[in-house]
Amino acid sequence: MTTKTGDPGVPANYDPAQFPAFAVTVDMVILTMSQGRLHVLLVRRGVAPFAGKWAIPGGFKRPTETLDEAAKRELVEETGVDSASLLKQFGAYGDPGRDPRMNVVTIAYLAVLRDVGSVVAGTDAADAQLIPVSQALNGKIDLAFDHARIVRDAVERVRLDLELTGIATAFVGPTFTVAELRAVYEAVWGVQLDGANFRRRVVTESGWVIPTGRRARPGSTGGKPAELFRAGRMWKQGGPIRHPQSPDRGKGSQ
Amino acid sequence: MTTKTGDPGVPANYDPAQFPAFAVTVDMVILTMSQGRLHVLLVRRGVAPFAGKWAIPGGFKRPTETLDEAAKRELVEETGVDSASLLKQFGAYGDPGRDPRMNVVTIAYLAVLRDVGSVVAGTDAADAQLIPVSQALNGKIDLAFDHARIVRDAVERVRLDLELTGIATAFVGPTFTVAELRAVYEAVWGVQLDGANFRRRVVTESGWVIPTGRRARPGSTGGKPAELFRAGRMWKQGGPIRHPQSPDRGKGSQ
DNA sequence: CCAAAAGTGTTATGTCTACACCCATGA
DNA sequence: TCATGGGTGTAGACATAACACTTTTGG
Repeated sequence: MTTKTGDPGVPANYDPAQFPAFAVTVDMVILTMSQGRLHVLLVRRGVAPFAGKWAIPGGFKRPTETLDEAAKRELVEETGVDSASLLKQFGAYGDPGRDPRMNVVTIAYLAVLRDVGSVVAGTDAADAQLIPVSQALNGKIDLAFDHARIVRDAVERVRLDLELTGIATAFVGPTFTVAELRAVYEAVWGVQLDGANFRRRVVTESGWVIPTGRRARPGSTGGKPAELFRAGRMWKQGGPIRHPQSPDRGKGSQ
Repeated sequence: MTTKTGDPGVPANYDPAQFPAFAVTVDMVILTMSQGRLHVLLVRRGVAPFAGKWAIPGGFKRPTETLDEAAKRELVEETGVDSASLLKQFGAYGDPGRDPRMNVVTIAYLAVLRDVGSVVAGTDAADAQLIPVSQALNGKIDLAFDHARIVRDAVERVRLDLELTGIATAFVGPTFTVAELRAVYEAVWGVQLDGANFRRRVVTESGWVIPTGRRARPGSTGGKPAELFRAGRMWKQGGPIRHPQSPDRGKGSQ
């Protein structure tokens, strides 16, 4: 950050020493898997502007805390969840007029939770709800402020991180079946993966999952009981599964 | 962004309606290749705080412009370069006390330029200089504010983007040799790549580079004159080269 | 027994890597 | 003609994807 004076090309009538005041907020996109589909946690606004519209939770940053601390604090306040590891900053939004009341720059965070059911109950907001991201992104539900864009960016980030980080394990519980893990990839990427090859990658290659010895009960439709695993150490260094057709090697035309 | 009241767990004496005022700045990490090494553009601060220390260029966001516009404006003001495509937001920094004067949240941008020589001359700051990132990161040169951390994060981002985006072409000119391109990967990743395989990936697979018919003159030490190419369309969809040992498949132990 | 889901085996195909070798230039 | 860097060929190691097949459950 530098203060410059007399720079050619700079409007002389703009004095950066009189810096404009902004409010700074942290907003959170909280994602989870439910019934095999990706959901986002939204709250209904009670006050103007955008009263009655859905929005992602968030709040003001305090001067005494870091951005990460603000996000963690807001996450606890809104959902009762205290798991810092899955909180990740992914963007800043400061378009003029994005909040009609004042100049607001928001720092957007991404949080991935497993089976939020009981977690949502912990919040005081009576109308907090998990909404399928498909509905939040196709305009069926229109969000307050520029939150539709923020959610879109968050989902895009998760799609990338699924390949590059261990974020997939954040969607499932402390123990999980291979099929549950595969469902995460299939829902977020919108693809179908071969169960046999997926399992091979994840259980045969060591470090990804650790067998617990226990088994899950099959569903009402039957089937062989699945082994239960817990996450191994390799997830800290990346993900085992590559997105089909990514990176797309340019064959053919020229 | 929601205003909440009476939330259990929230200090009751904190009223978010009295939101604290922040200054918002955009700071830019400007990277380029010089003599086969990655360099960052730094300016020497003339005023307190941190007078005399090196810093990355930046400036205040205006309420009437977006963050991207602010970054683009500052880039033009500081370097005279007007190439929006290679400007990319990569992080926000708001630790308390990062600027001793006031509460400042900065949005950090990354810009990659080719051979900045003439570009730097365009700035008014007499003591703007290209510094090898190795020196900026190993503490040999200590930067103002939290700029060392910002530069570190930017370089880490470039390392990732080299694999995932077409950012490599931003380091080279409108026409370039395969060796120049390979030098970008080798310098940023700190590895050595097989020239034969690199060339195959990049010229044999169509869409990455387009032959111009011209050739570069060999250096004073001789050698076969290298073909000159320009970037093809595939770079918009990702990068052709994968980082060695990434993602590291966990072989061996356990 | 049948359907469904988990889990194993096998094989063709494709990609990556290492390295031997040829080409064109400056000194 | 020698050193240097550009550029081509190729074979083995390795990874991927497709799918047949076996196992274990619920109904």
